[in-house]
Amino acid sequence: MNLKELIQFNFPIFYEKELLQELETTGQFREAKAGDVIIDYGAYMKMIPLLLKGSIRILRENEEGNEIFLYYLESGNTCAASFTCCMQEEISNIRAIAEEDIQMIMIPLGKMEEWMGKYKSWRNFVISTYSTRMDELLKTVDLIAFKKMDERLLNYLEQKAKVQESNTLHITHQEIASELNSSREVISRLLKTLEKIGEIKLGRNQIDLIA
Amino acid sequence: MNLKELIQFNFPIFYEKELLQELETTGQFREAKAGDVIIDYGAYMKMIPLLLKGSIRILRENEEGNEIFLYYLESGNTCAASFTCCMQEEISNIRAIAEEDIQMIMIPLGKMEEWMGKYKSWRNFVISTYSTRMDELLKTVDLIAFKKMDERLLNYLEQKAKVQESNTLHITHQEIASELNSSREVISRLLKTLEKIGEIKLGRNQIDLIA
DNA sequence: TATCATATGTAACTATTATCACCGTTTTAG
DNA sequence: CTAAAACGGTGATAATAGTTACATATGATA
Repeated sequence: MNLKELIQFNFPIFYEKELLQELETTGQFREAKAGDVIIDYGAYMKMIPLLLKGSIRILRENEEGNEIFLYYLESGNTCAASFTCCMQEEISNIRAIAEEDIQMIMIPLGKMEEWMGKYKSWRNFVISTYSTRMDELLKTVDLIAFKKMDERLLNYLEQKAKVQESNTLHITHQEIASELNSSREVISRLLKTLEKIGEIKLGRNQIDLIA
Repeated sequence: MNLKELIQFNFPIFYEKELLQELETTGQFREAKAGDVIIDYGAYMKMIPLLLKGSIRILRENEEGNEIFLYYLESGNTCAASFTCCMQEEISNIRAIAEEDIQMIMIPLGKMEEWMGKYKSWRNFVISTYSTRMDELLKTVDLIAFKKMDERLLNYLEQKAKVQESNTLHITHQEIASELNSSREVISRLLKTLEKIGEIKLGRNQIDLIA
């Protein structure tokens, strides 16, 4: 697939020919490796990243440096926070990390407002992005507020397996603990329990979900 | 103040004369009493409420019926969820309750998209609304994910005192427990502790914050 | 005023999660 | 090859929050 086809395939919402043309000509194609930090706390953003391939993990950190996983962005989506940064020149209050190798097309900040006036489908995209992110964030609130750690853990593993399209996860207990704002010992114990009831199989740096 | 002045005072962001004119003519003025449910779970929305006076409390409920307080809307703001509902014809996943007697101006659903194309300040308002709500939601996540119940409780009381512009709150322990997804006994105990360290004074159906 | 519903106080117990301590195993770096 | 670092398992203990149970207090109302 060439760039135009890639955009059309991942963002069918953009039906205006002129918008597609502009996306292709003004957007800069960029790749990143799994683990690369795409957006960091406190960063000014100059571009809006439209995700063409792979997925991105969004995290939140509080003043004391505790971190928590919020949700995944998948291809066909963009970071709602970047809209805000572009429109209001604010700094980022989240961190975005490539979950796998990713491909993006970066849109210059200025196009955001310009296209809002020009293209109905861009407006719909912006609204739809915010709406989806709010929804994901509310689901995260549900998990944190109402669920116990064992259920949050299982959900975390299942989400990760889903975006990685593999039931074998390469991750340490410590990494999970950090993203769930828990401690390594607690996660180790809960994982062991999940293994005992046959939900998962544990290995070093590896967890297999049993479907 | 007449309606036009009220809008201009609370929404200085709308600088286009034509938009102000449209707001005045197509918007319907509406009042509600403290405690009235403005938006409920599962409801279809036909109007966007712009808050002119008073404040609104936004809550979230999970499948099992557990509820949690998210944040307050104050005058000069609107419900981000209503944008989504209007643009995508979705049903509400939050509940909005008048915290005090309120005054709103209700904008018909169709104007949302129309004004997005026509008025730059309306586009900015929409982005700014989403942005502010995301931010508030992230602050809520911080509290739920990282803070213990005593700190969340004090924060809850302080937020309520702020929007009500009074250090005397008329509320029961049970109501607080429901909005923090805790139990009455836990809240009673923590309140008693807060009273002992001189942060508050307890009465029946009443809590005084000591500044 | 007597009764009742609602609100609050509190002890005792349980459940969940966090922390500390220490162990063995596996991988990595020199 | 060896030492160090990283990873994971697990017992003991502590902190926090939820549950059960019951007592008392307050205000409304018949």
